Amino acid sequence: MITNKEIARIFDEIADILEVKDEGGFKVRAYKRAARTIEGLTESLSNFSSVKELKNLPSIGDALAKKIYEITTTGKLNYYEDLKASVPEGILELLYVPGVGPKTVAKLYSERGIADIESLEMAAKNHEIQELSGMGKKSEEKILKGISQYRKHKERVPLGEAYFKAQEIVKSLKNLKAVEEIQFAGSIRRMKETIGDIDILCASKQPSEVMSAFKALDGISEMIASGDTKTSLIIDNMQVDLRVVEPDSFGSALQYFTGSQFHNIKLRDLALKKGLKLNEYGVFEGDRTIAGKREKDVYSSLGLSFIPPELREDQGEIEAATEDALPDLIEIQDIKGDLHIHSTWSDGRNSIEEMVDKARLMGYEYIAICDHSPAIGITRGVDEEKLLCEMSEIKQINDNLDDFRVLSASRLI
DNA sequence: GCCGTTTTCGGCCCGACTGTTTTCAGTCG
Ligand SMILES: Nc1nc2c(ncn2[C@H]2C[C@H](O)[C@@H](COP(=O)(O)OP(=O)(O)OP(=O)(O)O)O2)c(=O)[nH]1
Ligand SMILES: [Mg+2]
Ligand SMILES: [Mg+2]
Repeated sequence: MITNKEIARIFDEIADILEVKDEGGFKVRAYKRAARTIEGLTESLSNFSSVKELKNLPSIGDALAKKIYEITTTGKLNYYEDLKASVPEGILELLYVPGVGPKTVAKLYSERGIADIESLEMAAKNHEIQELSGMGKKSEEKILKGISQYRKHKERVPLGEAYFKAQEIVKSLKNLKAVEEIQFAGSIRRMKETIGDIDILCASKQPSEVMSAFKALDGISEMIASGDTKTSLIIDNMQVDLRVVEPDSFGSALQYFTGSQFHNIKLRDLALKKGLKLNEYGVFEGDRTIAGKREKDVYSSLGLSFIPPELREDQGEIEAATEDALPDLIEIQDIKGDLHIHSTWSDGRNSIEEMVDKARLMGYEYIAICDHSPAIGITRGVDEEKLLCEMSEIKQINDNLDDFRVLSASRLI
């Protein structure tokens, strides 16, 4: 059965082909937006039983609903097959070379017949690229650099990995005098399962100081771009983007840099419809700044309740925020108990009482003590006799507590 | 191709950085 990921990929490819053929316009964005929606779904598109049902999804209209239905029922999409056949195999791979976009790909193919990475590399090495209009020596070098980076290119990394790397970088810049505020943004702040790069935002009145420190970090293998307010580096094979703004714009810049891309587009469009302008520097009514320092003011100035980063995917959250109808997200403090705890009765490091103390400190209301039984050959397992003793200890603990409950259990497997 | 507190047709986010260019196009965030 075809997965959502595969369908999203088909839509992404359609968008790429249309863009290279310059036939896209806003259709390209529509396909990409739909691809992001599909990636974010928790239910398989194969479970949707009608075009009508599919059309209820945000960014999926009549045309795309029919295409999805064709894919899930027949296993393929004729429009996509035809489109794919209309361009040379492998040409889309060129788009994955950083710095090479649809216009360049079209030019390379129409003027040099280049349709794969190897030919592109050859042409660049033979200095054939600089002969093309609008291309020079540096474009050639940039392409070669891009190809080598593409070949090293890492897949998206799990959140857990990127999160700690981002924290490390934030920590190493935080103590600079020039840094007023610094925090990670992008997909890490939105807590996506996988992360493409590390995005870090900084507020400073001396941006060049921050940039210099950033560019002097350990482990940098490449500098992709570097200007007054934005620098992109490769650190440990991962791209790290640093954006620096004035403290007065920190909130709006955080909103911008947190994304997602389509959340930003919809938010900026909403601002326009309200006669305002939104960018990373603030919310503006004519020449007047009406928000910027604090992120929450960006949302409130647009008549929206605050949208938690985890929801900023253009999946209907902006519409919900208009009516103050956002869902309550589960927070750490909503976790009220833990139903699998070991203690020193078997292989745990802490006594039951110690575990209770810590659990209460964490705001829990109950825990279950599930020490091993000897059933699967655990040598320090709690057998029937010991279990009775353990249970009486637990009963005693419970007798002394009125706002907390310890449950007795035995782990058999 | 999507979508509607201006609209069912006509709009569709906005700015930084680079390279090649005498004023801007392309790519990316
Ligand atoms: N307004 C606007 N903001 C954008 C656009 N593209 C990216 N951004 C903002 C929102 C993104 O979350 C943020 C960082 O861009 P990234 O390319 O790193 O994307 P993101 O971190 O969301 O996902 P990733 O895991 O890195 O692929 O920049 C855009 O086209 N328009
Ligand atoms: Mg990112
Ligand atoms: Mg980024």
